[in-house]
Amino acid sequence: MPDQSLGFLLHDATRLIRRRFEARANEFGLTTAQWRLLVYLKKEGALPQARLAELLEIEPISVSRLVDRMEEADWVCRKADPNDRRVKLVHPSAKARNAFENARSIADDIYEQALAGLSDDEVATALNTLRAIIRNLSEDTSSTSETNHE
Amino acid sequence: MPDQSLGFLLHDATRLIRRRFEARANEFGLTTAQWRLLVYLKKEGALPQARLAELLEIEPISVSRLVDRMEEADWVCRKADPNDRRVKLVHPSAKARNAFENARSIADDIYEQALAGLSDDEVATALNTLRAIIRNLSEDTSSTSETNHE
DNA sequence: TCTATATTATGAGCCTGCTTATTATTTCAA
DNA sequence: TTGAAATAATAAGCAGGCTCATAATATAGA
Repeated sequence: MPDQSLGFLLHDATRLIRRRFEARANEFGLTTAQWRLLVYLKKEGALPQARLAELLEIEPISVSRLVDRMEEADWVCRKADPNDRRVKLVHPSAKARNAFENARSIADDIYEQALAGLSDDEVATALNTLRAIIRNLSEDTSSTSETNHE
Repeated sequence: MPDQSLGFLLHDATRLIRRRFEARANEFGLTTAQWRLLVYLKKEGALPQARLAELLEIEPISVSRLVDRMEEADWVCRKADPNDRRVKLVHPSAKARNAFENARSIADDIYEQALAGLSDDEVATALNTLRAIIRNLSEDTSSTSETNHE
């Protein structure tokens, strides 16, 4: 019997979903991290890397190398921002736009599998709880003091 | 507003918990993956790497390199199994046994923070849902209801 | 017995996160 | 105007997942 604590359960569920997605998305070579990034580009159009880091809640350096690989695989391209020469705007490629519906439907399939046998109420409660956890932990890390606000 | 799908929410919650744990456990140098492994050794004593891979639900090669680093940091040591020369038994060190209570209480703190403001019912439902997701996705990838028969 | 197969651990090499540090640019204040 | 601080991207290097491949050992079958 594995440890049943919150952290273990979250970790396991996340890893299993990632595995499934990558097994299926393998056919057109998209990883979950790349898929996550494309979701934002789809929604918002071209974005600076720093903005992607905020949205994905990962560090800018992680975005940098993610975009390196995605550019190499022709999912995106970087273009200079004419208004601020520090900025590189990340644009989705035609290939990315084409793959989008495909990946969306794979993700939906997996969520359906994952949630098989659960009631709408149970699912809604679980999603709300996840949102609450994310809110709780997105706050300032040092609960006792310190300078972390947005 | 970020994507609110199951996969994104699980991913984010998991990453935030890992971040917290690692920030706190930094004082004595334990990562979440290492902590997970120690939990099983605490519960079951010395274990073969293949058994750890099963319990942690990761690949044997991942265990191999996790144990490399943990052995180097004196959390565990490998000992040959006299009954099967292929097997290396992983034993917890005295250092690991000492750190255990400490790490346990850090983990408990973080779970409490994560679940702040949620009712016992909500938490129970969410944990059950996570267990169901893990059950659903732990099944054999092929041979379910799909067109997946080579 | 002897050979084929399965199991245990690991090497090489990839992706995605992280921290810390560096470079280029912009912004702001003196 | 100049110089300091903030911001955008990246480099280096580590941890922890993965796949694919391989060596050593056990086990089962002919």
